Amino acid sequence: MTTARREGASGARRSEILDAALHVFAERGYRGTSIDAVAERAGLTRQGVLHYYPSKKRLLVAVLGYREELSREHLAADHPDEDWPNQVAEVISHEHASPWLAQVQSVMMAESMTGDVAAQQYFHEHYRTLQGKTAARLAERYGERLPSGLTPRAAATAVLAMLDGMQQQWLLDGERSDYPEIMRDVLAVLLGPTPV
Amino acid sequence: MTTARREGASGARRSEILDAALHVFAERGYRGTSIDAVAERAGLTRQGVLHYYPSKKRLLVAVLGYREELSREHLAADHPDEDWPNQVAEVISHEHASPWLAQVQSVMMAESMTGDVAAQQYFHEHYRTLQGKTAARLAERYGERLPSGLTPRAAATAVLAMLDGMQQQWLLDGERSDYPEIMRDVLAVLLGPTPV
DNA sequence: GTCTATAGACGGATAGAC
DNA sequence: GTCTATCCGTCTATAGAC
Repeated sequence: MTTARREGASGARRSEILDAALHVFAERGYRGTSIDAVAERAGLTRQGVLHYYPSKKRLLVAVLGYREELSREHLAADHPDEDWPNQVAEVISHEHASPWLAQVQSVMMAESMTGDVAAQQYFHEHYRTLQGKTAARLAERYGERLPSGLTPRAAATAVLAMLDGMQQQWLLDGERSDYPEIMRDVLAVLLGPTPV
Repeated sequence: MTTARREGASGARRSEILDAALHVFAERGYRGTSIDAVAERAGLTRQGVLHYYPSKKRLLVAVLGYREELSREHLAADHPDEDWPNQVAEVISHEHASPWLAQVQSVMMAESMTGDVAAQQYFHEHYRTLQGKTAARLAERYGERLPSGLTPRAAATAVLAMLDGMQQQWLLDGERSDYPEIMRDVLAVLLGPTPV
């Protein structure tokens, strides 16, 4: 919201830097990333980067926002919820198609536990919001119990956990390709029998 | 299997070092951990540690094995599978009770994606094995379809993904305490209606 | 077996020229 | 706005004394 657009040229540079940083963070993690590496990929020097983002930490939070912007809420969006399973399965496919997005998420989230409070807080809020939205959508659609008997809150928690877990495992084992399909099947069971 | 017991005294030192390293890795991640920090916690100097584990990488793989040993297969073990949901829920509770185990797992796994091949391979095999065992147990119990209609393989994948995801989210949001319960409920749905 | 001392490398951040 | 040069800190790993 804040970092994207300002002065015409300056904004473009910022985007270049963020894009470079996103890739490098995904490949090497936060601690493993040197500003030099980001700078090189963006086509300038360390000081060039530090001009726009005066510290590595600032750069990190900017990248997290940038990632979220790119990955624009495939979930909990305003679609008709008839085929919610398919939508969620598509999220998985989409993130796997551009692994940087999934990887930077996994890596930064895990690293946030061992590091700065800034990133930690970002993820904390991120999940609270996402979970709240998802549960609300389910409640709106089904009331306080899904056909399967689960509460919307429990189902939302479970689905989001499964999403994260699958993405992580998929990153580890690129050979398997059946994750979206599994996700679809499991979701169908989790929601419960749909009356025709 | 290999690293635990050797000479009486030396083995004890090794365990002390591994125990210290487990905690420090959990708190700071691999890259964030200095051998000095491990040494201090174990009550000797950097060179003392390097005497037993001649490099940081060697120490890492030893710690991963140690962790696995501690967390001894709560899952896919040889219990009666009647109350499998409860068992899995208990895994979550157990790991949350000693957060180092869960945290070192999450953190090292994510970091393995950005770093060394050694850790990456460890996790790759770890999950293949775990998933195989779990699917085999389900197949043995239910045949090629669970009562819910899912295949054992799909169910195993989903459950393990959910386990990881929940542990990670729980680490992020220590306030919530309903994860084991959710896990139990969701598993009941995933397995399917149990005939009385 | 554990220590001190040191080599050798790298990363973050600042100052100041252009 | 982007560069060069530099300071200071930290890290892994080795060599050698006790």
